[in-house]
Amino acid sequence: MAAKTEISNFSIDCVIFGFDKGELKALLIKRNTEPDFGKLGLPGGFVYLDEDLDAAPIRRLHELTGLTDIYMKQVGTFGKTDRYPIRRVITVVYYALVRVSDYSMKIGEDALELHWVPVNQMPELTFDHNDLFNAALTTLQEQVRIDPIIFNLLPKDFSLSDLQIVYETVTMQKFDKRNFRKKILNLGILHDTGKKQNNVSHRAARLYRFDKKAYQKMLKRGQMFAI
Amino acid sequence: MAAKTEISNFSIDCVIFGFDKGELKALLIKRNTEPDFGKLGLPGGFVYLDEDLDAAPIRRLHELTGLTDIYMKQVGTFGKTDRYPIRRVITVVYYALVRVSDYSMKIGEDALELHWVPVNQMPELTFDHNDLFNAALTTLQEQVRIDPIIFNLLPKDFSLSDLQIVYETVTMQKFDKRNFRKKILNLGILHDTGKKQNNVSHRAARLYRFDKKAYQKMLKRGQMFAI
DNA sequence: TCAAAAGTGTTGTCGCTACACCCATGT
DNA sequence: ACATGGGTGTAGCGACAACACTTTTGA
Repeated sequence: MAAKTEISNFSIDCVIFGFDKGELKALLIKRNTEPDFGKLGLPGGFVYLDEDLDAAPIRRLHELTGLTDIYMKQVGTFGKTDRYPIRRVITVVYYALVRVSDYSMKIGEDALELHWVPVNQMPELTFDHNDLFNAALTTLQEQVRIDPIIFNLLPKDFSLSDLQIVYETVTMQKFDKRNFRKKILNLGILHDTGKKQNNVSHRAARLYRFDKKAYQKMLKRGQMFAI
Repeated sequence: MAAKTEISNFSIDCVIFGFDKGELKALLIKRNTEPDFGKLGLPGGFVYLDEDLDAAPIRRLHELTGLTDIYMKQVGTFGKTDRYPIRRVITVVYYALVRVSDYSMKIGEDALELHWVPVNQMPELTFDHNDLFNAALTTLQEQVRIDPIIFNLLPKDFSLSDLQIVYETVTMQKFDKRNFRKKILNLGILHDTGKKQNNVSHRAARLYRFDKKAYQKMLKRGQMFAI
């Protein structure tokens, strides 16, 4: 890593969500330094003196995974005096949504162990990271209902059943199939690609794609997105 | 001010909202130091090394106005490299809701000029404070519809018309009188005090009070608050 | 032919909107 | 008596929830 000046009394931490095999997971690292050597925690880092705050988590995620073009949002800033045992550090928490299908496990320069952990089997994490994680999950669950961000967890092309399962997993609720499909199609923000699944041992589903343009138009009409 | 150690590369800034004479206003200070001497800006400050982050804006507001027991919420953290001209400072923005009726203009130790400015006549502020202000206002407008926080802007006892006017002012929308009253009363979170206005030159309105207990019960029933 | 998931309509209910007049009080 | 805001009911419409069967495909 280049010898850039870091700002040492605050940090950023990332909760990286991915959807894989019907489960919502978060990407954790195993700590390779004291304190709490070997414990799991959120990937974090410092902010360079000449770097915009919001650029730091994006850079950090890129260093860790090689991923670019990630949906990343600020959750909040945590600063109890005793949250970090060594010295006073205030941390800004972000959450990211990644397509696990795009994800190629690249061990970055840090040679840290990375693990995808299902969010409902979250172990005890280092420092106050369980609090940070819970705040991020709550924010995601709220945002997902009012913003069409969930598509960042799915491949570009997806079936309506895929979409419904992701929504059900993230919000931890069940939806009625017919009502869900009516609602989502009525929004008019999905584009039917004309393609279908293949190599499935049942009737192949149509594949849709999120239509950003149509969503913008919907906003201009003063319509709101809601699930 | 006591010689406490401050953390100097980040700060907190407060957007203090009050409702007065049918207008939503924010409390600004006139800067008494360079840079931007004499310009208006948000009241801000630093965080003491031995002070929880969320305690800093509460303390600062107390120093400035003598107010205690204030509704205060984090809006977000702003950290572009060039947002402050002198050096790199990352700032955490909070918004507060105060009852202007309770407010006694106490000039704190800082001897800063304080001004209530209507939010729709916001002048050009120092540094990036217009951005911080706009973020806070947007957050307030969103929160007010899903959380019963608006009562923090009103006296303990208020009429339904008072309440409707505050909602209309904050959200910048009109509501139908009959529908508004039905909706808000149906929530069952207002307690009729039995009291009425007096010294008004028209029929005196009933006075209500926000019933926190009833609101908690409503949440336990799984019902949501929404306006 | 079986298993597995895709796909499709109708009906009742509830909440929202739109809308106009009489009442109480102080001057 | 007049001006000012307080207080009230209803009808129509649209959105949402509940609900079960047929279709397609590969094994």
